[in-house]
Amino acid sequence: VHNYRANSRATGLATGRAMAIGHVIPVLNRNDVVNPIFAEFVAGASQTYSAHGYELILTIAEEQSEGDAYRNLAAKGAVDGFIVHSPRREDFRMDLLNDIGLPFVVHGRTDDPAHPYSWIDMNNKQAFEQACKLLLDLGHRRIALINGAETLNFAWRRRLGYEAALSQAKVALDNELMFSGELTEELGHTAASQMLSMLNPPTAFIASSYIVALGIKRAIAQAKLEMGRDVSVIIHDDELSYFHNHGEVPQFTATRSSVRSAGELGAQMLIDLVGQAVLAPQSRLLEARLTIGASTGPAPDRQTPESIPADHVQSDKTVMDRARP
Amino acid sequence: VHNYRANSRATGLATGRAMAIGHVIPVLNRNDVVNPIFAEFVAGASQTYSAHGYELILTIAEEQSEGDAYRNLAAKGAVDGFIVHSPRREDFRMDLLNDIGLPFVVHGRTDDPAHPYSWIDMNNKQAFEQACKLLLDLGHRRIALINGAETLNFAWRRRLGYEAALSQAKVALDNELMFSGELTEELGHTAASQMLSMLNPPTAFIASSYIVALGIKRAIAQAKLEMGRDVSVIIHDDELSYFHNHGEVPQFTATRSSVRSAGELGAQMLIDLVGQAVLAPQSRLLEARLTIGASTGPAPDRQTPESIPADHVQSDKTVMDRARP
DNA sequence: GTGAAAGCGCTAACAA
DNA sequence: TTGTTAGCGCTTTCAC
Repeated sequence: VHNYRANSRATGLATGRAMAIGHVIPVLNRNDVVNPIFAEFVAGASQTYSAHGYELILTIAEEQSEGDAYRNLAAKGAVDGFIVHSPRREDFRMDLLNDIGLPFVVHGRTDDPAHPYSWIDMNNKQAFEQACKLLLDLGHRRIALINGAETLNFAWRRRLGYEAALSQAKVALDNELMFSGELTEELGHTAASQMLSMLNPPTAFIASSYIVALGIKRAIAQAKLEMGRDVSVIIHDDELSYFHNHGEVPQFTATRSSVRSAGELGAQMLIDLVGQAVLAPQSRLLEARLTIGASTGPAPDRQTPESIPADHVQSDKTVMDRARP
Repeated sequence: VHNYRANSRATGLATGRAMAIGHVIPVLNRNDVVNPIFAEFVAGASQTYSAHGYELILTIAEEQSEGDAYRNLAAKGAVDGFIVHSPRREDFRMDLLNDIGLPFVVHGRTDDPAHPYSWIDMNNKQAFEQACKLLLDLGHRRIALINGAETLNFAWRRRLGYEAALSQAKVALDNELMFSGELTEELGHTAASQMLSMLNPPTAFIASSYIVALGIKRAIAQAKLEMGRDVSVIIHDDELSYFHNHGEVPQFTATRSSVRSAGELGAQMLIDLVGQAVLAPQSRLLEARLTIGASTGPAPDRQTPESIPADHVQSDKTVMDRARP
């Protein structure tokens, strides 16, 4: 028979290796869809696992049972390691997993881990600093931030980048221009509607996800403003784009593919860790590769702001760069 | 020790049960995010599995390796059964899985299976027929359909419902009012923009997903039309809503929670099948429960259309039902 | 090299 | 009921 595969339970018993990796995805809000970023990351990881004979064991856990999910999988010997999703700024799972003793890789980071650990992340702070700086260079002074829940490290770091750029430009922070919450279209719409009706409304938005940006766009349209002439938007995540003078110009390119890459690479990191009997000193990888770039593309009457690395230029539309607040 | 769990590999070897279910999710388009419906279904299934001591093994497979994914998992004895996602109208996996011999449950249906099989589905045809009929009752005659890829059974059935309603109302089909493709915001935006610039544009849209509806809304705003006054939209899937006279009135309620329920129930069906040594005659369940309902809610000057079952009424906003084309 | 045997941690069948 | 034992299908070791 040529379609024979060794029985995975027997192999597992004999070798002590489960040949499986656990992904425990927290569902923070019962009404919320599972974050599409997870799906993309998991898709990348799945590909790597397949190539190495590993399985991906997925558990969707509600907050109160999250710890149990890790403990069960480990105690049953069902997995050889874990990918940790959606790290909070301070995350109980760091201690838990050190306790459990299986190797793990974090997709993202925590603020201040007691012990070193492996992670893969994008440079959220730098990306938002660049995004904000770009808008500042274009003359914007009222720049709104619509961010994810800032108990999560990624959102917190994004805010740090936003604040850093404003502070460098000596623009004061305005609490009324900063929203955070569940990354939904509704958040974008509600927050933007509210801000646009202010006496001194923002002239630009930075959104922490694609879907939030859609909400912002809807609010702008409903406020009978025009994208590009009256308001600029930079969105982040799925489709980093910069809206400009009646045109939409892709500005930041990230994530569909880079999140998938992160999944592939995170899985590879973990497989390497599992391979070493000794749990090696933890590694940190690929920040550079996943950093988000920005550009204005080929501009007829204006140069690409110097703050933006040239090698990140990825614009396929012409910029009409008369968009000023 | 009270935190003891029997080793799953040993148990599996001894019992011949893997205590795991395989979910193979096809990634049809490399650029596409994994369908959020999958995530919701999987979340529901995961919950059921946890309650019964099963694991969920997830594989994201590209088209050419999809068959291998099933075969591998089965040959390795890694799973006791499968959930089949995203069935096409004619789907090679039906034969494949009959061949493999493990029980499976399909989330959705195929057109014409050679053998009976277990599935769980919503009533796509009826839902779209009702949606379309509602618009017809309101006086619309130019009703556009923006649908998923019609090689997939769910999209095909939705189209059948749409066509049935039009045909019943003796409204001729117009090919220029029917689009289908990947369910993205861009599809909604492109298709709607194009249709709204027709000489005889549609006065209402039916969209096959939440994200598509967002694209339609953006196109409408950009065309300087007003939702409810100039154009009506019914969207389907994540957040079935009906847009009306300057207000947004939830009309169809479905899916966030019902897709999750479908996941729970589908998993339960499969666990039951696995439990029976004899592969029982396949069952079909819960069409009714997952059927999408529609209503106009409490209307000040108009009754709920009779075509809409009263027990599906789920409106939490007041309808101002003067919206006519 | 090639082949036989022990054992991984359980379950199930059997004996007492 | 409770205790003992023979496998489940592999890998690994050890003897040849």
